[in-house]
Amino acid sequence: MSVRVRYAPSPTGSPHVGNIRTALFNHLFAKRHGGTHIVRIEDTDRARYVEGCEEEIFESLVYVGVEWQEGPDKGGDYGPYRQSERKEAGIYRPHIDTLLESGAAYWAFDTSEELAEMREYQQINKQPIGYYGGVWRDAPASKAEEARSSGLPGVIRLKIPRDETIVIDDAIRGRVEISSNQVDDPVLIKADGMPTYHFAAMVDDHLMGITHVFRGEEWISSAPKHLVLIRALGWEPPVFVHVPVIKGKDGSKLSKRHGDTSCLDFRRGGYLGGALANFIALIGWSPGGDREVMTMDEMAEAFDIDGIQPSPGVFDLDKLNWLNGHTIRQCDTGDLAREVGEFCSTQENLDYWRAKDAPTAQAMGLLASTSAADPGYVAKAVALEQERVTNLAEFATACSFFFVDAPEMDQKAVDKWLGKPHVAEMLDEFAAFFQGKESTTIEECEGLLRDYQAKAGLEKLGPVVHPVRVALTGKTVGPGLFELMALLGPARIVARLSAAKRAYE
RNA sequence: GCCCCGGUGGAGUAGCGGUUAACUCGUCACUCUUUCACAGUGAAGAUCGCGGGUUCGAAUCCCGUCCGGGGUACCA
Repeated sequence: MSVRVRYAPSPTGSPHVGNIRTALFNHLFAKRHGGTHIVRIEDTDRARYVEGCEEEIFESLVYVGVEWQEGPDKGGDYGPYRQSERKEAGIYRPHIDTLLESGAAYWAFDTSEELAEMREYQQINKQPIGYYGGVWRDAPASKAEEARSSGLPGVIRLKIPRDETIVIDDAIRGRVEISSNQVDDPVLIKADGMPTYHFAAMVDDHLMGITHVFRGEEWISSAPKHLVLIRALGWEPPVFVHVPVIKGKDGSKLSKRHGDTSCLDFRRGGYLGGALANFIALIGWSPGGDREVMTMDEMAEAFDIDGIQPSPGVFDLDKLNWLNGHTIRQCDTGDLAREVGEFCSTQENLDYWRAKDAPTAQAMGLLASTSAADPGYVAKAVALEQERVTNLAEFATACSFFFVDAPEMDQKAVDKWLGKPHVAEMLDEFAAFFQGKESTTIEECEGLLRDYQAKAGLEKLGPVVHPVRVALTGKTVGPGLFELMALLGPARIVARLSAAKRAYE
């Protein structure tokens, strides 16, 4: 039988990286086995539904490179792929009927107050908390019928058997046993008529022919409910793969407090989708041995459930930064320049940075407008920074001195280098050299400065290089000086050299 | 409270009965160099949560214990 897996997000918020990692595992697994990956939207909770969220889900998937073959956007033979639509289509009804008929499920009409009271009682009496029956579990059918016809709002619950050991065969952890007395009767159909996750997901997984269910570890304790349900319907359970959670630095579940966690925020932040995917896959999964840096295809080829760890991992931004920088360095320079230009001109990214770090947003705007006017110039600037940048947004700040008329001067750098006795004269000499020239080359610039060094009898190149760098870029760090000068060109060199001299006097 | 899962240097992982416990990130140093970065070399950092077993031999198997996380909703 061919592998069919599914990523089944709930549109209740922009998917975060842990969530997308589950999608990634699904994709990797499907690809590895030549199977099918389907996306199903689990929108059964109308109260928590977030408008526009579905688009963000798909955008996130595309961003990290997760592919799927069936879904609400692509169709397929097992649709519809939104649970709300499946409910409308009456897909769940026959199954709830068979459950009701066989007595595996029952109507319950407890009010929320009664339920709260019950939990409170259980709490103080140190009993397991949950719905273990009440009056409805074993009430005669006539009583439930009566309540229904009187118009009472009710739910349908699954009747969990007593005194049984339920065995979950988790693909990562192995055999997990839970006493059925520990599991309470879950609601299958809510009072509003919508199915709950417990019911809808199991029915859909079966109907869609899902063979392996990858889901978060937090589901492991409700797996017994799912098994009882599947059994009551006379179906074969899929293979359950409960993947470990991703934690923040402090050990708690990754959340907003830990900074960016939404997948799309990483895109806005300037991280390459491929790098994020690679990094995220490595939290909890390893191909074995020392392999780490991989493309999506390489990961798919190496992917294996045995390589998934049972223990949770911490999201380490430092390592993501390294990996992102590493993949930036591997990029074809032309492609990269195009990507940086596009990144900096995307409104969404600009908005993100405006809120996070305004100067960066400003630099991005500058890069974008320069790129529109002179893409070649920007591409060369990007190439010069490729080795020293860790994310796309950083190109903007690192390159900004190329694009402004007068770079912002770092006062400390100015004080350190422009005040030296020989500097004013030296800068004058260089300015005079470039005056009126059309263009220059790396070799010419290098020759000029080295000649000066020899002529002045300086032991090191530093005293000539550093002041020039500060005068030209305003900073003490950056690409090779000669490369940078060649790109800047004579006109800009002359203007900056004289401006720097003036500014210091 | 009850139940479940987990625990290898600061982080991610490899190793799954015999290794000087390996690799990557991070940290520090050195090399390269006009700076920063990149790259390269090296160092510090783990008695494999702890305590008992089993075994000639345990990170690896068993039990207990502690700590961490998760679940305990008409949320997923």
